[in-house]
Amino acid sequence: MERKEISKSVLKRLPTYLNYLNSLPKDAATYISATALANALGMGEVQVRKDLAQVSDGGRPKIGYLRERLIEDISQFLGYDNTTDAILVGAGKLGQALLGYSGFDAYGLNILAAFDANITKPKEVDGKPLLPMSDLKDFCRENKILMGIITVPAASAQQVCNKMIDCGIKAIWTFAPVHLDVPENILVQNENMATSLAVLSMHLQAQMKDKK
Amino acid sequence: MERKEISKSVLKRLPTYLNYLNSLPKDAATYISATALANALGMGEVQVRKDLAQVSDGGRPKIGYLRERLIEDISQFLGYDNTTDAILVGAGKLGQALLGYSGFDAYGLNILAAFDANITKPKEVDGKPLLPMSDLKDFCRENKILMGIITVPAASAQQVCNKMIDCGIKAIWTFAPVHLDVPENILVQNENMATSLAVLSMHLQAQMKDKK
DNA sequence: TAGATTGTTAATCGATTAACAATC
DNA sequence: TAGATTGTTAATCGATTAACAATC
Repeated sequence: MERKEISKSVLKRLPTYLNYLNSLPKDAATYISATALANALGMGEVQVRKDLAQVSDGGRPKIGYLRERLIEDISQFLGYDNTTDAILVGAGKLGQALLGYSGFDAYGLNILAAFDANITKPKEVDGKPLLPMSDLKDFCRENKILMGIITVPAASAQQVCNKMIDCGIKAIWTFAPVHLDVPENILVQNENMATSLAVLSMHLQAQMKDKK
Repeated sequence: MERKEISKSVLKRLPTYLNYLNSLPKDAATYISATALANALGMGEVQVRKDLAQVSDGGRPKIGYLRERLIEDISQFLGYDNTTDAILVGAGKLGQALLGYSGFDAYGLNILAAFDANITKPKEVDGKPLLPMSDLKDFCRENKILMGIITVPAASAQQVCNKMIDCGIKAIWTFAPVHLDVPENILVQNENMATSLAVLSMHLQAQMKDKK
């Protein structure tokens, strides 16, 4: 499959497909059609077909896609086949939850270590090192870390972000609900719980109104 | 301000504005313009202006918006002024992290209790009750719970979801990476970490390619 | 062959951006 | 008055959906 430019909206749907495909039992049908996928996920079948066409050319009329081949194609497209090493800063509850979560392997993400401003002596959490901030730079250099995860309070997020960039990090996944200023070549992905809550809140408001 | 229909994309940006406004010090300028907001958040100024126009009519040419009034208007629009009580199912690490997070008040969300299949005797975590699943229905009825948070493994998410709906819950916030089948009047908001990872992964792949 | 499914090309829809008049 | 900012109306852009030809 030749690599094309892909829009962000398509990109965001790909993990959903992949996830569903991976959840199917080993002895499920060998082939799966875009239509079947669409129905299972409650999406438009044309949309799914078009999305799949962008990452795989294994689709055969009347038959569909070879299931395992499709999983492979999407995984490869998303870069899940070669793991990315990451570090995490902020070992509070959320940070530790992420650190201990084993499901990231499936996405090619491997959190090597956590750092925290309140740590002075190296520790271990869930078998992973928890180190003082002063070790950050050396660690990143030595392990050629490109991805950083921020789970510190909003007030210190920008400062941590700057440090990460200084350590050579190129992609930042942040859970702090603030806008981070970064140079152009750095990507910040904000895991914004607030937007989800807004959508939920609006739905409940609308429901209440209907009841009246 | 009269309530208009609002698009989902605008809705999702509102919390960002609100968050920034709230982060300003008490003694900041009394007025703030859409332009200033846009610059601070790295967004288009026309977009911000149009968004604000939909939730507030306090904008004055040459001057901008009264900061406190704008905070009030957005908060009210998003329904953050009257709190929503919620329950959480799945008291693993993530579940406990959410349960103990105090920042949800600002979004009008109050997690009253957590439930878990592995609990037989009532406990307490961070001062909040952790109860067996068998208590779920009564608890929801008694407290008129409309929102549920799912932090169980993917395999049991649909089952938990069904139970929630059975308990009268109308809005579900789920962290399990699976598609949930629900009736039309129920809203499911999937906090999809996988999509964020996909975006990050693509960025790193593109960076690697550029380097070659 | 007939029918289901793919991939492509065109039409629609919605959201963003640009241009401009109104106003303090 | 002059200039900055608002809100609105029109133009552009991108993404989704619909229609259809190709194919196994």
